[in-house]
Amino acid sequence: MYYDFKKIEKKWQDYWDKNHTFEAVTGSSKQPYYVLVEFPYPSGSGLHVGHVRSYTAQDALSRMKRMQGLNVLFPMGWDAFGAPAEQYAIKNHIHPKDAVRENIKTFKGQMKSLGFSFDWSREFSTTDPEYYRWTQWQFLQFYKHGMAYKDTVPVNWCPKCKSVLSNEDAAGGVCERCGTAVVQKEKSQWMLKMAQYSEDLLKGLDDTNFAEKVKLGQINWIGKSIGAHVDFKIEGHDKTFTVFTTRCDTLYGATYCVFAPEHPYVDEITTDEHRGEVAAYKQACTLKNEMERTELNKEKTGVFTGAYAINPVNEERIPIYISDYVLASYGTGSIMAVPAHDDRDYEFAKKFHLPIRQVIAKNFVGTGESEIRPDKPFTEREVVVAVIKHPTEEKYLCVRNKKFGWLNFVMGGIEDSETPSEAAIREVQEETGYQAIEIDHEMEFVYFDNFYAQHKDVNRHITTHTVVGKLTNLDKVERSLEEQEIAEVEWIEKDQLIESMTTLAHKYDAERVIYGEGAMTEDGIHIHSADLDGLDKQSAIDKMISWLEEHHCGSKQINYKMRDWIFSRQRFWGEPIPMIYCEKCGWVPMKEEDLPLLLPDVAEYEPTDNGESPLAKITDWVNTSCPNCGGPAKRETDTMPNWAGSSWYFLRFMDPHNTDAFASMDAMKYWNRVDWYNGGMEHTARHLLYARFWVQFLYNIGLVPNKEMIWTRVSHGMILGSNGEKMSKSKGNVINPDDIVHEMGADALRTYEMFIGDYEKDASWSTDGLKGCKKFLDRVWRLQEKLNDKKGYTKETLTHQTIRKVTNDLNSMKYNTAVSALMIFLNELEKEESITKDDLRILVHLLNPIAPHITEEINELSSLGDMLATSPWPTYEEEKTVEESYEMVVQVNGKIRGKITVSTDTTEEEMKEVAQSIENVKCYLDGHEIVKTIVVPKKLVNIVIR
RNA sequence: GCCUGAGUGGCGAAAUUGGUAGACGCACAGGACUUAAAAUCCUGCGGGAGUCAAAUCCCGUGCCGGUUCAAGUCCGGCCUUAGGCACCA
Repeated sequence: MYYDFKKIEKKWQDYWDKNHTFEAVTGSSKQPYYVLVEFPYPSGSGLHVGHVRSYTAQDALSRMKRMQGLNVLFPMGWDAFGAPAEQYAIKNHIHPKDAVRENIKTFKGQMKSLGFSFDWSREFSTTDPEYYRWTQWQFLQFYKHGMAYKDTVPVNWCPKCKSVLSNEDAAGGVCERCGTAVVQKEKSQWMLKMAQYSEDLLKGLDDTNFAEKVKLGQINWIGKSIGAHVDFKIEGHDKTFTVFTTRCDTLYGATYCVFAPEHPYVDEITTDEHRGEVAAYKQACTLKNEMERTELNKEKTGVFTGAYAINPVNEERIPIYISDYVLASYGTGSIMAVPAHDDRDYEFAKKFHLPIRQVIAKNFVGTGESEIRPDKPFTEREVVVAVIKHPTEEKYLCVRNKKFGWLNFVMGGIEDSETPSEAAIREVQEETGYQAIEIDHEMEFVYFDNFYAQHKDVNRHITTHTVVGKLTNLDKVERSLEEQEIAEVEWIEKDQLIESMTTLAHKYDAERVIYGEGAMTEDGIHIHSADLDGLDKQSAIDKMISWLEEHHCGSKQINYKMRDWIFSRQRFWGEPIPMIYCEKCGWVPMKEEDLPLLLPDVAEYEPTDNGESPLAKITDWVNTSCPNCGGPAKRETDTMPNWAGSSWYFLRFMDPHNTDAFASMDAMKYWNRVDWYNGGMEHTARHLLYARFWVQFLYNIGLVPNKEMIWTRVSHGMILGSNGEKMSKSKGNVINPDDIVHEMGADALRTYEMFIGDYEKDASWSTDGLKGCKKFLDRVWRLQEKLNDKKGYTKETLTHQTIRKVTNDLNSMKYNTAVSALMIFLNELEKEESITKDDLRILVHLLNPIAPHITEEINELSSLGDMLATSPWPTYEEEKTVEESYEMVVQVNGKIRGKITVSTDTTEEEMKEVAQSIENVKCYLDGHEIVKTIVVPKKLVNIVIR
């Protein structure tokens, strides 16, 4: 039984178009449900199979929700401003407007050929003047509420192309187009005060149902950290400077300060002696771009300014350096350096020979046998641990306590008159008999150990110094009898050292020996910190903040990584920023009634020599009059970033043809918010955050009904080439959806992309897999030959189970198992001699959201019932999903020893009995005592024997 | 370095959240139909032992250990891999 899928698909697509089947009605009494997919950038290469995956998923959801009686808004539009269209225009001398029009036509045609149930009556492009009029209008609201300002910020600049580059275009520190090294250049840019919304954007996440990884992505991007500001006086100046730190408790360990090279005080505080060096260093930094400056594993650089800061807690005089490891844009652009407890400061201090002062010590507490016994006395001791290497091999000298079996490094008390090194030599000689000890160094950081000393029957609180050295030869003298009785000497291989050590403290020493000593960044308790001594991290932080506030030299402070939004682009193909510069009045916003400010038609799209937007060359357009005083004035020639139009498009879909407002409050209140938003993971930080910021601002000035307008956000996995790599022309692994639709049909492609695997994970393309899905649809088609005249369901239980499974799966993005459930259903129906119309009707109905054309055709051709698209979604009855019998599993000691089919209403007692009656099970039970029997109702029996 | 995921047959993947591991599909093999091929249909399909065939048994979800009557699933420690962030004080 042959069918022509091309004809069928075209027929139904035309029908839906002609009858406006999927248009949503604002204000309908049905419950509204807003399904959104990220509107695409209509590129020249057409729709990607990746688009098909997410659109089909959302289309299937929309189609099911409609059938469930909801008023579904499932719109589509175009995010058509941006660099690719501009580049294309420069190369081919076509106006981007024309290129975009062509591309949209292609995209729309492709989407229609795939049968997506978009509401095309709401279509728009961000490049439509009727749309960007409102983008401009909203910018004016930002400006009028003090949320937009001009500032000079460093940008990536390609000296050859004479163009400002985005960070993406300047990846790797070279211009993407010509390969020239990119430099930093200061440029005046429009900014939106997004940083001000950091806390609100963080809190707002609680009012969303975003996937956890999406929330985390946003939380990381916002980058909240709680800490303190500390003010330092500068010796010989009236000025103070402030540092931001999350660890003000380590203030006693601050041994120097560092300013970012761009810090405004640098020139002022630099002494004459150091002026040359400082200037040279600053110059060197401006030549570096962001990539070079933030490159990892780069050696620390910096210079001394000659100036000294005064540490407020101890009046200590500490040098001020400048270094590019301190960022001007984060915190206050200056830090206090605590080299003992920060890796970066440690590295810098080592290089510049600055003092390293320990203010936190690790604090080990005994467990088990060495747990502190409250009834025993406490003794304090200063102790040395000697880490001594073998003269020729990679082994370390250890001693094993004969009585308790402990293995540790040589250790012992430090006498009053001794240094730790002297004590180490003495202890090694006494305990091991080895004489030729050469001390290399004492480790920088001491630690505490608290434990019950079993051999002495006291509690100990010891301060441990670790001494590192080696033997120069293995000559030894006889140890005292007493020492011989207590312990024996063992050499332990370096790679077994950590696991061999008995105590945690000695494991820590072993780690430092093997992995190297660096900053002590772990938690511990404070030392050398006056009143903070003995406190843990959090109490010390709290106490220090109180002290700073009391003495007016600091306060608790919260910092965010997120910065203000640079809103200017020196591009032609973007929304013009509706601002006018007047010599007399300064920056003046355009009058709202004069919007939209149209992009002029020009022939030249190249940027100007000094990196201005090409708009700057159009003097007719640039020169205007001041809206304020009427005098001569010039327009802003920068345009808005791509992110602007996409920050509010989902609001416009609620009321797309409104000419009085970007969308009416009534319409927005009706639709309420986006219920289900799908997009790529790559947009979770940028687009989604910009959109939320934009909405929160509009909410704050009373223009939208909710502070968060997006409820659920999910992201799809990518479709990779059949070789598992990202599809790209250069790799030759691109699959064009048009070809597939042509050869196999839209329904087959849709079904395959839903069946391919977990929706949120990447999946590789497989043409064989696609063929399997096509075969499935063919078999559904052939089922029509089996129809009889009976009524009702041939497989009632399975039918109800399948309705339940498909409904639940479509609601939770488990499209692959929904398809699989339908395949199982088909397999069972195929086994029947004949089936009823009701059987087939249910199958095609459940399959319709995924394969809408063929199912609608089967339904019509075989007169199964009303048109599927407008029929109510099938429902199931829970009690009818229950099987009459099931296969009970019998285990003995957790291993399966038998299976038997029993009726569903078998009681637990009966289950036990049946279990024990199975022949194979009996063999295992024979001669054993049954300890207990575990029954999992309607599943299994596990008999535990001894 | 930090934060997320992920690791299951030849392959894409399932597993109602601790209860029959490998559903469903692909590929492959054998068979039916056909002059033949395609299409279609039937059967088999993790590895091993066992048997004419079975029954049955052992091993098996990245690695090592633990909890439990029972672990792909929970806990501890690793390894590999993908993505995001990255000198954020």
